Amino acid sequence: IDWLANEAIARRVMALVALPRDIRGIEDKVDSGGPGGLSTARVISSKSAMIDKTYQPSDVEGRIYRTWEQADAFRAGRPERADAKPYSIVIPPPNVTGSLHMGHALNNTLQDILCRFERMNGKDVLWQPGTDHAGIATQMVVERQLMERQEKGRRDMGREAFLKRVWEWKAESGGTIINQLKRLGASCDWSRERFTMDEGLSRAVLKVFVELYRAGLIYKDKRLVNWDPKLLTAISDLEVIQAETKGYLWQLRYPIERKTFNPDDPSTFIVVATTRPETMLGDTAVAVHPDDERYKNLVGRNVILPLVGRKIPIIADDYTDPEKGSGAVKVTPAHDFNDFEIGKRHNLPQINIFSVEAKLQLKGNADFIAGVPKSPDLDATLALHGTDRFVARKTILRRLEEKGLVEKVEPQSHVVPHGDRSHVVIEPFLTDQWYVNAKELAKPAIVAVRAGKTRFIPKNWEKTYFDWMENIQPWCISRQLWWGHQIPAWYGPDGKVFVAMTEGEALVEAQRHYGKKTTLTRDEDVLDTWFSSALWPFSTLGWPDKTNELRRYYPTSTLVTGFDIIFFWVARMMMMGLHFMKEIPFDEVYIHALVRDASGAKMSKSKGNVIDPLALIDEYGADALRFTLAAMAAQGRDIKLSTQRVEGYRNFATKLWNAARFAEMNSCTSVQGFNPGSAEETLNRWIAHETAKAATEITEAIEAYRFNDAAAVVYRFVWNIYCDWYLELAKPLLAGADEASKRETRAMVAWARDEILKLLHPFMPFITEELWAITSEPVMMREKLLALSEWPRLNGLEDKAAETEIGWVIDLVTAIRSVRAEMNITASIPLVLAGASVETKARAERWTEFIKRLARVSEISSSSTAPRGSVQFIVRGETVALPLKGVIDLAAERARLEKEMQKADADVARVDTKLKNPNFMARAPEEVVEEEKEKREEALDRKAIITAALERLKGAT
RNA sequence: GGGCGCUUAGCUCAGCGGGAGAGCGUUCCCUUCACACGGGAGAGGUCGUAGGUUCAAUCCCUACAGCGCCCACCA
Repeated sequence: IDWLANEAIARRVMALVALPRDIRGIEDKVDSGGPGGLSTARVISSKSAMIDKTYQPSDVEGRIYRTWEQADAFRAGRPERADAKPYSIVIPPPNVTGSLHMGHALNNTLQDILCRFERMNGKDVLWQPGTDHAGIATQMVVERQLMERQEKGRRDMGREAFLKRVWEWKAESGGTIINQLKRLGASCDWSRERFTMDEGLSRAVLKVFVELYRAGLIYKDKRLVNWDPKLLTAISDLEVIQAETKGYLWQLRYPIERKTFNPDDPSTFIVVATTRPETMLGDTAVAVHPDDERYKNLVGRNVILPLVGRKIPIIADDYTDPEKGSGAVKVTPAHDFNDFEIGKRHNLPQINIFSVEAKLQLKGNADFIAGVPKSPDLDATLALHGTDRFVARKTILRRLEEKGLVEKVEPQSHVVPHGDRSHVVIEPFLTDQWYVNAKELAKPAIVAVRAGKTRFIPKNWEKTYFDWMENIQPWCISRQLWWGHQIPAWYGPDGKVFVAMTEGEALVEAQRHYGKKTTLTRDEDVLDTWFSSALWPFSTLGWPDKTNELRRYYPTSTLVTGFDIIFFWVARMMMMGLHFMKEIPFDEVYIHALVRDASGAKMSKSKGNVIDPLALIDEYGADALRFTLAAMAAQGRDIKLSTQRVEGYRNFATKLWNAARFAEMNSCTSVQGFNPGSAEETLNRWIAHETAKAATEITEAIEAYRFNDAAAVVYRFVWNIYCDWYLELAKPLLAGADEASKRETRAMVAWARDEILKLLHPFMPFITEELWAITSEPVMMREKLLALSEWPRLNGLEDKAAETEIGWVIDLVTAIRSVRAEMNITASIPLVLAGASVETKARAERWTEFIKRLARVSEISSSSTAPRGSVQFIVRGETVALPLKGVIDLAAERARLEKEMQKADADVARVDTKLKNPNFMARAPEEVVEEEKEKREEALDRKAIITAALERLKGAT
């Protein structure tokens, strides 16, 4: 068998040999070894799958994907498409640490549908793949690994050694998600895969940083940041999640200066309310509302801060709400965002009561540390230095209580900021950090969307985008991590900062500044991961070099992403793209929903309700999963995924498989140059018409990002039109004696099947590609890969007459079946057309054989009236009778007719009320009035026929 | 507190100004030669509630109720 190198020949031979099942089993086992390639055993395996009744995705998908890769099918800029229009999408880069979850599966399925669709439309498609270095996540993974292997910790091994370890980890495990994307069928141009920390992208990051710094759009500032006490780094506002938490509200008594504190005399103290008593160590004022009569006389006086002994002023500030708490609030500028602002307004000192250094000394096991600055007045017995913040809280409260300084405590639930990764309570912390002036960069990004240059789909997300962009805050971009792009800033001995692309350049600048050679120390911090992601649409195309790719594929065509990263990513790409490219990064942004579990809960590891897409692929195939996601991706609603649904679409794949199998068994092979418009058989003209109609609808739906509509149309077309009716109706022709008609029908069955494969390919790439290969004849000059074949644009196949004719057959068969089922008749029965028109009689003549077969009718005749005692019904306005005297239950038939009559009466009544309404007649559009009149006529006809049928039934009894 | 969205058949969801749709489930019939991961036929809904606009409202507007999400808020 080995010398049967040609796959197609091998297939044909194997089909002729028709191996018995047991032998095939042995061959399949041979196949289970060895890597890919077209081993003969594999060919047999594929053939045997064709012969088997069900399609086995796991046998096929890997091989098909390798075929695509070997053919370089997904490569952008294929020479033969040099003149084609470009179409580009950048993948939302998954974390290198990631593994494929449902969100990825949905996101990438939709992108793949678009890319495959556009590729088949002849465009030069670039789907730019890559991964994100994911600063915190990756660093955490490697640190955990070190711990598990009981190796030295990060700090012990030092920065350089640690980073080396991370790179090693990346080389080893960083490709996981890429392979998983391949299993999903993603048609990315893998030859262009990028990583946010590879050389090129890192250069882009440095350049952006330096240029923004020089433009004054990046600056260093000492202000409050969200500090993550577990990860020991600043994080941005977006990385903070607000969580409803149960806590307490404490009301504390602050003694007023020059009064002797007496717990029973309210005039000797002022009560302040707080949920964070430990921060009182850093209080620098007490604020009341300027109009608050209770405190008016106290403004300008001082209180003595308990435990600390510091004298702090009582100030008046509008921020204070007299309704809340006691109406007086402690002000801690170094530990609260609002207080920070109050402090600035009143020029208050900022006293930082925490120290990172203390925490670092402890090698990071406990939580945050209170490092109270030494103060001569400080209650020496407190001994808080080096204490966890929540322990410090308890200590402080105990001491305050002892002194009668706690007025009251009440439970209260409030919203507390938590780190989105560490899940610990965030501390507002006063440090030096790097910021991007987002407000400035946001301006053109807002204008671009307002002007419709970039469009969001669905459009309502634009509002979200505007709301955020218009209130955007400075973006804190520095992170106290090691894994990431180290900030290109160097400091001189006096702390002066030099920002440059390289240390060499910084040194030159420093020398110019100081007038002599100096040593510089580099800023230790790295940049927020999203900083490099923001450059993704142009950094991946080679920027800052002026590459051909940049010219050709920027701006990208579409961005497909979830709403949860509009702020993190989309908005920032808009800002950076417009600033550095002077051009929007993408024309359209398609925002898709979240994937939830079957009961609507967000999937999360902790809840244990995560559905693993890979497990679904294993069980049902990638195609079934993809189709499910596409079918459920209606705009504006979350997807509740259930495996039942996936199973249903697996069945759909099997249905398609069997339809193709039917075609093969009936020798329906693709005919080169076949023109469906030239078909003579009405049935064939009909399926051509239906195929064209489906193709148009699918095309329009994909172009409008209505993936669910596209999926619904293709599903219905394949199953309910092609399989249920066309193939069934084609059977007599295929088995008939008319060679010309047989030949035409064979060609048409194959043609429609091929069009189906194309239309379905973006949704179900594997099975369609496999069937394409199986059905490719070696002599045929068709595109070798379905993925590179041409998308159906079918014009001139409309055929109203065929639609009417086949429609009549379908209606007739359906009606007969319905009566049979209702009357419980299994035997073959005769059919009488009562008072049928010449046209109908001719039709019946033409379709006799088909009707007999599909409706199990013994013979068809016509007469002027229905025979007595027959069951009668209406098909397209004419009476059809089944003479079943003696077979049917006359009472039941009368009941059925009476029910029909009731319905007809109701229809007439409903239409009549409209037609008798002068307002309707006067104001409704003419065509609507006409429609109503027609409905009335139709209902009256029905009534007449039913009346006649009831009469005849009477006669029969 | 500000904003967005949802409420349609038992379940999951389409539809969104002129006679209620799909998938799954369910009931009945069918191992007929592509397919039981199948074929055929049914049952099942006052389209959240109350008003309004309109000749006409599941669809548009308003209010209300319930559910969900985003943003802001550690007095």
